[in-house]
Amino acid sequence: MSAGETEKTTAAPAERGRLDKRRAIVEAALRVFARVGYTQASLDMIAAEAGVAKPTIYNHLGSKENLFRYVMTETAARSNGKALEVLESFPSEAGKLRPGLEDVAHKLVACYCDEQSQAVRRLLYAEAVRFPDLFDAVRASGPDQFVEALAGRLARLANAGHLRVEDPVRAANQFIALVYEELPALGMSGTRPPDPKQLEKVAVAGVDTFLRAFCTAPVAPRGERGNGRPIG
Amino acid sequence: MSAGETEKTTAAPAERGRLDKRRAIVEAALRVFARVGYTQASLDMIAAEAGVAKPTIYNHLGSKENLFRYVMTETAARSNGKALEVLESFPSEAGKLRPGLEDVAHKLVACYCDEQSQAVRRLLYAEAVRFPDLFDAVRASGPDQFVEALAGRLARLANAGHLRVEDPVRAANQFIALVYEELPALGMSGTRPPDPKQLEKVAVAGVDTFLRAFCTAPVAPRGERGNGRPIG
Amino acid sequence: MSAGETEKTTAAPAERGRLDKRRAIVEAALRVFARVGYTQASLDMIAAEAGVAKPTIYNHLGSKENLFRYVMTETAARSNGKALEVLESFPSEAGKLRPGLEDVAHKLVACYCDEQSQAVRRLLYAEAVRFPDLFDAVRASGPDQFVEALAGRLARLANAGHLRVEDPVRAANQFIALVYEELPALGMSGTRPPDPKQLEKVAVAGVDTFLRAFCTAPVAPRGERGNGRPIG
Amino acid sequence: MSAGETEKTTAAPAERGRLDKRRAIVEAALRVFARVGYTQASLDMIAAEAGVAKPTIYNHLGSKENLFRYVMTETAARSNGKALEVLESFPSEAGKLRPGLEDVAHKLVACYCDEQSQAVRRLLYAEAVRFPDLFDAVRASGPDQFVEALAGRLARLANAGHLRVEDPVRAANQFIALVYEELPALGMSGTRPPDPKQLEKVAVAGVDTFLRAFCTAPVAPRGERGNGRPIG
DNA sequence: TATGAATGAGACTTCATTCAT
DNA sequence: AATGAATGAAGTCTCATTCAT
Repeated sequence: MSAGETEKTTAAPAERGRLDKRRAIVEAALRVFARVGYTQASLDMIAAEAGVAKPTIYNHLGSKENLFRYVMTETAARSNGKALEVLESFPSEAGKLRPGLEDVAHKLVACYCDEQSQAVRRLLYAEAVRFPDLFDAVRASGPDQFVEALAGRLARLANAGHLRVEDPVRAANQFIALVYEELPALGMSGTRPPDPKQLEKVAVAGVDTFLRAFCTAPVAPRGERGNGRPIG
Repeated sequence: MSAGETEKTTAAPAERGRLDKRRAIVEAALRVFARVGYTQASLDMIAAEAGVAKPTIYNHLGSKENLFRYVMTETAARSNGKALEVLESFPSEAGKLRPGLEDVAHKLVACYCDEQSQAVRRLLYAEAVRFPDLFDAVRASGPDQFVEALAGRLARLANAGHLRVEDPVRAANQFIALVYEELPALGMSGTRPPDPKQLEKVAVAGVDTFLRAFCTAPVAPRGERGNGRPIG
Repeated sequence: MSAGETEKTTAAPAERGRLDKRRAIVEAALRVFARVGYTQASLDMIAAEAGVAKPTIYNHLGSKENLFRYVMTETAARSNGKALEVLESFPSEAGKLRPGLEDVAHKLVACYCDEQSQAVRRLLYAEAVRFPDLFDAVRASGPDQFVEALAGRLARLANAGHLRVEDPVRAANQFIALVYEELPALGMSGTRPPDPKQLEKVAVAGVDTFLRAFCTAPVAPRGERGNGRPIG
Repeated sequence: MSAGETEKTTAAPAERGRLDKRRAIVEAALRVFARVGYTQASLDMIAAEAGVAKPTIYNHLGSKENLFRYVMTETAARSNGKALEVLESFPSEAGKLRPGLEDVAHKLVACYCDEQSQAVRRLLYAEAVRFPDLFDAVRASGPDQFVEALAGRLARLANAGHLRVEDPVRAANQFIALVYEELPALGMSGTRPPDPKQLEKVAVAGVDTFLRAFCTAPVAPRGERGNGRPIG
C-alpha cells in the first residue's frame, strides 16, 4: 500500500515488475475511463497510457468489462475508506456541536469532490444500465455504510439529549442531502472542478439548517452564526 | 404546400405521414437511449423501434449526435414544464403551509420519478463528458429555472412573516435536496422504479425538517405531524 | 442555341420552362463533375446547383450514368467544333507559313486550355476504366476528326511543295504533340489554370521545331525567329 | 528485435510474415486501384485480393487515402528509376546518334507502356482533383527529373556540335512529346494494351523528326531512314 | 411535370479479442 | 510473462434510386 518504493524490496524483482504492471494498468484504466467514459475508452488507449502491450491487460485482468469492474470497486473502496475516516471528527460534546458538524461537512464535501471519487460516481451512474449489479454493489459497500455510521453518531447525540432525532437513518440522509445540496449542479459535469468557496458556503448553510431542525437547544439567528456562540 | 398549420387541421395525409415519422423516430430514440445508453444505442435499433429505414433518421435529424441532442432538450423541456406546473399548488396562506408544501413535495417527487424524466437525467449525467454543453443547457433551462421560481415563492412567504428565510435560493435548493434526499439511491439505477410508499415518506419527512428549520411559528414534534395542527 | 433569351419566344412557355430545367441540369452537372469528379459528385449536389429537385434529374436524364454520358458527349462536341474552326486560320500561302501556323498553334492551345475542354478531357481519362466506350466515342468524334482535318491541310501544303511531309497523319499528330508539349504538366491538374505566357512560348517553339523538321525552305536560326524573315 | 536488417538474412519467420503481408497488401491495392479506380475500389476487394483481413490493412497503412498515396508514390518511384536507366543508352558519339536515340526512344516507350506505369499515370490524372498534392509530388520526383536528365544529355551533344539546341529543357520536352506522340490515344484507356508495332513506328518517326529539326549535319530523307547512313 | 420523402445497399473505419512468438 | 500481428463483428453515414402526391 505504501507506494513510492523502488524495486529492491522483499518481493522478488520479477514479482515486483509484474505487480507494477498490474498497478500501472489499473491506474491508467481509471484515468482513461474517467476521461472518456467506458464505451469510448479503448484498450489501445489504456495500454498506451499504462505503457504496456494490449494482451498484457488481458493476461492480468481478463477482459474490458472485468477491468472496469475491478477499477470501479477498488477505487470506490478507497473513497469509502476516506469518507469513514471523516467521521472521526464527529463531535461528541454538546459544546462543539456546530463547529464539529461543520468540520465533518467540510471534510465530507472534500471527499465528495475528490477527483477519483467524482470519476467513479459519474461512471457508475453513466453505466448503471450496463452494470446494474456493480451499481448496487458499490452503493452497498460505500454510501450505505457511511449512512449507517453517521446515523449511529446522530443517535448517540440524540440519546445524550443534544439532538431531537426520531429516525437517525433518515436524519443522516438529510444531513448528507443538505451538505451536498447542489453539488451535482456545481461540478458533476466532471470536467470543471467545483469552486471551493461556494462548496464551503453550501456546507456551512447545510449544517445551519440541520441544526435549526434538529437541535434541542435554541439556535442563534443566521446572521450571527459561526461567532462562537455557546449553542449550535 | 401551405405550411404553418398546426396538427388538428385538414392537413394533407402526406404531411401527416412526415410528422408522424419524425415523432416516431424521436420517441423511439428516447426509448432506446434510455434502455441502453447513448453509445450502445445503434441507429439500427432506433430505426427498427421507430419502424422506419435508417436513412430516414438522417433525413430528419442529421446525425446520431444531433438526434441525441434533440431528444434530450425536447424531453427535458417537457419535464421542466411539468415541474413548473407543480408550483401552482404552492401554499399562499399560513394556515395551509404544511399540507401545501407536502402537496408540492409529493408532486415534485412524482415528476422526478417520471420515467422520461429519470431517463433524461440519467443520460445527461452519463454523457456529461461527451456533451458538456448539453448538460449545461438542460440544467440552465430546467432545474435552474425551477429553483428560481421556488425561491420566489419562499421569499414571498418570508416577507409575509411565515418563514424565516435569509437566502431564498439556498433555501429552495435545500427544500429540493430534502425532498429528493435519497432518490438517486432508491431508483436512479433506472431499471427499477422506486417504491412509491418510500418516496411519500421521504417527501413528508423532508417537508417536516424544512419547516422545523424555517418556520417562524413553533412546529409540532415529529410524532404528531399531520394531525391538523394549525401551524407548520 | 442562341442563349440569353428571356421567356417570351416562339415555344410555349411551359415547354420553355421544361427546356430551361434540362439545360440547367446539364450545365450544373458539368460544373459539379468537373469540380469533384464522377463518383464524388452526388445527385444532391447537382440538383442543388441546378436548382431543381432530385427526381427531376431522373425525369430528364434517366440515371447518373446517362447524365454523365450526355454531358460528356455534348460538351466534347462543342469543344470539337471550336477546334475545327481553328483550322480556318490555316495558312495556304508559303509566305505566311510561320505566322499562320503560329496563329493556329496559339488558338489550338487556347481551345485546349478552355475550362470545359480541360474538364471533359480530365473526366474522360479519370473514368476511362468505367466508361471505355465513352472514351472511344469522344476520341473518335473529337481529336481523331481534328487530326484528319489537319493532316489534309498539311498534305495540301506538301503537294504545293512547301512542306516535306511523307505521312500527313503522323505529321499532324507530331504538330499537335509539339504544340501541346508539356501542357499536361503545366495545368492538367485542372485546378490551376496554366500560365498563358508559358503556353505562348511553348506553342511558338513547337511551330519552330515543326518547321525546321518539315519545311522545304531553309529556316532561320532560332534567335531571329518571328522577326518577319521571309521563310518559315 | 534487431531491426535494420535487409531481406536476405536469418530474420525470424514472424518478421517475414509481417513484411509479406504488407507487400501483399500494397501489390493487391495497386492491382485493384488500376482495375477499378480509387473510389470504386473498396477495401473489401483489396483485402480479398491480398488475402488478408480488412483491419490488417488499417494496421499497416492507416487509411484508404494513405494506402493510395503510398502505392502511388512507391510505384511511381520504381517507374521513375527504370526511366532514368534508359538514359544509359544515350549516345555520346555522333556516329551513333540516330540508332542511339532510337534505342532510347524504344526503351522509353516500353517504360511508358509498362502496365504499372500506365496504371499510376491514369490514376494520377483521374484523382488529380482529389489529390492535387500527390499529382504534383509524383510529377516532381518523376517526369521532371527525367526531363532534366535528358536535357543534360542533349546539352552535351549540343556543346560537342552535334545538335543545334538552344533551350535544352524545351528540346527534351519536345523529344518526349514526339516519341510518345499519340500514345494516350493508342492505349491510355488502360484496358487495351497498345500495339507494339505501332509504338515502334511512332518512336522511330519521332526520332526522325527530332533529328531533322535539331541535327547539325544534313539528315537523310525519310524513306531511307534506318539504313546505316553515317549521319542523323 | 416536379417534388418531398423514403429506402436498400454498401463504404470506411474501429474495437475487443486471440494467436504465435 | 509480455508482445506484435491479425481478425470477425459491428457501427455510422452516404448515395442512387423510387413512390406518391
